[in-house]
Amino acid sequence: MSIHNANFSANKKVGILLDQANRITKLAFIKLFKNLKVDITPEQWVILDTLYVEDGLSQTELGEKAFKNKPTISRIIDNTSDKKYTKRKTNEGDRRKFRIHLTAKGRKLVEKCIPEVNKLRDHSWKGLTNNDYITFQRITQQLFNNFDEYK
Amino acid sequence: MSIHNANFSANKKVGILLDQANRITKLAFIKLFKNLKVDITPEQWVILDTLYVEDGLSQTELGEKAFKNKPTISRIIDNTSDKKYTKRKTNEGDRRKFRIHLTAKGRKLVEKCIPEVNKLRDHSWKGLTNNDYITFQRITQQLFNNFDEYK
DNA sequence: CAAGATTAGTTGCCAAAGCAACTAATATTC
DNA sequence: GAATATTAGTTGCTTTGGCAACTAATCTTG
Repeated sequence: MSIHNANFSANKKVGILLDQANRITKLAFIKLFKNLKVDITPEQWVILDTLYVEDGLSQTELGEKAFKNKPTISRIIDNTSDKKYTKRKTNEGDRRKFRIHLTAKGRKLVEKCIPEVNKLRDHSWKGLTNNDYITFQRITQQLFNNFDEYK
Repeated sequence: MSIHNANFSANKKVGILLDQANRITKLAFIKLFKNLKVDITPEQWVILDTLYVEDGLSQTELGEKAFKNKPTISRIIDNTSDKKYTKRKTNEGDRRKFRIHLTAKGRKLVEKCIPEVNKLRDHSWKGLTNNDYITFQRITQQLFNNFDEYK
């Protein structure tokens, strides 16, 4: 097998491609929110959008949906709650848990952002096809499976 | 066009897929270095590997190759230099610049890691094809182009 | 029911990476 | 050649997200 063969492992710098694509994507969202004069980060957006779809989740449930660990969720909820977009409500029955709720202010913010986020998502896929997206989903899912098994 | 059609922008959550795949990939590398008893992060690995291929780059050049901004490079070089894997050498002629060099210790570390990193890269692509990789490269490159134009 | 295990969430410490403001050195330009 | 602009790198402040250690509440089990 030649060094120029695509099977040569050094050619598959998956992590680097992922990291760089992730960073430029995140930058685009940072700029979008800045232009919209909305004081949230892309990570906070994911959480607010998740709550918009399903309100009252616990922090653990939010973490599972967004694939974020407990300390990270805890701090994101701290930040969005400081800004009055979310509110921790004590959970009846199991007092270890909180129910995290979008406030009216938070719901308004999500509704303001959704069309612009969708535009940016459309823009991100320019020059690519629906088939490419299906492949992309399959690849990222397979990476998940491969690395999960590696633990 | 139906809401269930794949053209519907809400279906293309590129950023979320990227972010999650990136995070699990980074975790796998963190664990790899831990198992190898090597005290570096994935980001530090990228820089050390870049220097292994081409030694004596400036911080700005390193930033361009690794798509990292100046403060980030500055701090990564701080950290790898504290650990004696790299060394800043003053540049003749233009005294604003440094030339960043791998030390013997740094070179040894890279050589220890390369085969294991290659194994992990191979593993990451299990269940995927060379063709998938070409598609993956094309998609990440297109995301770069799309977001670059969006600035 | 008491002891021990598990679960939910928090806190501390660290590295990476965003932005902005800064210093010092070098280039440009009038 | 002096004033101005640009370039290389640093520092401060912030958020995210690793890990580990912690509290408090709830479950399990002898």
